[in-house]
Amino acid sequence: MDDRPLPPAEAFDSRVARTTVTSFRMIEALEGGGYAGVSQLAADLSLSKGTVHKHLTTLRELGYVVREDGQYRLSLAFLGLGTSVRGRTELYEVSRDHLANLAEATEEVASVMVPERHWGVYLSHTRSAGVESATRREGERVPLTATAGGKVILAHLPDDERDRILDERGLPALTENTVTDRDELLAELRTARDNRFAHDRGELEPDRHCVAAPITGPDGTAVAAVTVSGPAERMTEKATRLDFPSIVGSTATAIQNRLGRERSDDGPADSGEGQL
Amino acid sequence: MDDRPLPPAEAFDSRVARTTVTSFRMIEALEGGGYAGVSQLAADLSLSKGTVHKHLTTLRELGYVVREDGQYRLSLAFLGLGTSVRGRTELYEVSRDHLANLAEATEEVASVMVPERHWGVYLSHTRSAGVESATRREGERVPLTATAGGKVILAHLPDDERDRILDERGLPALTENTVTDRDELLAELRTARDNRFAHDRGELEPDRHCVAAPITGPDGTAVAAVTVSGPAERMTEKATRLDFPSIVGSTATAIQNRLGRERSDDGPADSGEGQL
DNA sequence: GATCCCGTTCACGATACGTGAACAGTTATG
DNA sequence: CATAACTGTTCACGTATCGTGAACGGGATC
Repeated sequence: MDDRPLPPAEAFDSRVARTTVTSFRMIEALEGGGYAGVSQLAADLSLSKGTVHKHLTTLRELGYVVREDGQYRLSLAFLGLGTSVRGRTELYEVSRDHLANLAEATEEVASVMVPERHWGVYLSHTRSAGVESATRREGERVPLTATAGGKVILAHLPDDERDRILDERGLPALTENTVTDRDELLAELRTARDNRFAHDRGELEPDRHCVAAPITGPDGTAVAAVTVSGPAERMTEKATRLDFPSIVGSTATAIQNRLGRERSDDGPADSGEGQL
Repeated sequence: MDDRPLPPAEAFDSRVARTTVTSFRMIEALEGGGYAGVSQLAADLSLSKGTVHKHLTTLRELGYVVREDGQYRLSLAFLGLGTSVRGRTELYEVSRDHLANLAEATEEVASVMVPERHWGVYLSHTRSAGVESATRREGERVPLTATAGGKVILAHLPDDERDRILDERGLPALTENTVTDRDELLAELRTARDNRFAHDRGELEPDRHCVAAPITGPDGTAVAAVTVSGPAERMTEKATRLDFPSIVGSTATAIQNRLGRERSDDGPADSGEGQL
């Protein structure tokens, strides 16, 4: 057959390895669907069955995909990669105990969010006993503009970098409460910067509130955010009872101080803070 | 996903997508080293700088690699993929509270291990407050033969499948305590099967002991293992004080019973195995 | 200022990627 | 029970593209 070579060249330019892009399209399709067969994936991705088969065979041989009951799914090797990446950050280890204490003190879910690729990514969640799980998974990314943690991070970033992020990601409306007006957000960021504290009232998910304080580096820019989140009514009730800015803020600064100290392992004794 | 450095692409037959293999070789090199530059990766992997650059650019565009201070590292997107995979298993959600209780009761680290690709993979860890972290990460894989969880899983597998696993993975010696004699292991597996319980006394890591009980499916074969692990001396002391087989076993059966109950949707139940 | 090493780009040739069709199992459907 | 309608798998082929090595330009570091 003499059909033209019209394969829909993806929106990627020629600097990228297309085969790798195809593999990750399958990986992400499997992530979304949980599991799938060759034919279904081929249909979903508009690829030939032969291609899908070859890629899945490759990923299976590499250990990133497994077959189960005739269906393919991603393997836990990705969890291994993910926790390995997370383990490289000293922030994770340092924050663990502080986060547990914060969760217990507030009887909610305490989290650490870090900025990455202009998104907010949850580095870890810790929930108090008896509390329902966090609604977002560890490693999941959310818009910085729609969360307390993201706002407190944006507030402590240099203006030009903050603007670049807003330009690139915009202010997507995730709920009817999400702030979508740029000036309104900028005003909120100013007070967040002054108070080292920010709110989120159902802006990421309806009926879920969140409070956050920043962890900043030696140069004063945001490195991460410590957050506490929970159902709207429980959180508003607690806001009158607990001093969130103080509780969350002290946790954040405690982590921040330990971050500074654990550089150069066999350390000089407690020498205040370190630069860099 | 092989043990040491990934075998060269020539080791794979023509059924696989070589470009994808190359990309994952870089991903795994970055996992091992934390971060690296183009030249270093090119040298480590015996590839041209141009090739490395192209792959890293691709992975960066896809969001799986980030540049930081002129170096490349894996992004937290892998953590997102990993927790997504884990979240698909009902075992994870169901076991969370039980695991927390077990950790508190024993004041050690409680874990769930599942078999995947003939390895034991930690699905989750929960540590009691004040206890040092688990020595293995979530998502990390270990030989089934060298851990209490692995042994209790092997013990509750059909004989032929167990033999295939032993044939493929062998009995690698990780410490001087690791069981490397097949007959000795088989004898241990028989008692583990009878008692629904197994030990590990410094066989994965020196000075670290572990106990485990199996979670079995409707057909009686192992789906996962519940384990408690800690430093050798603390564990031996507790073994005289606590009834580990009873405590760990009751946690395992409690999870097992809840697993049976929440079956409603179609699709493959989490049998947790990928053959090959 | 010269040298080193870095990341990036580029043209080109050989590889192997993607396709569509054919094949073989397994499960529906009559 | 046959047959149809699915699967997943393999294969030959043409061409897109992958990997290479060399050249380019920018920072560090002597």
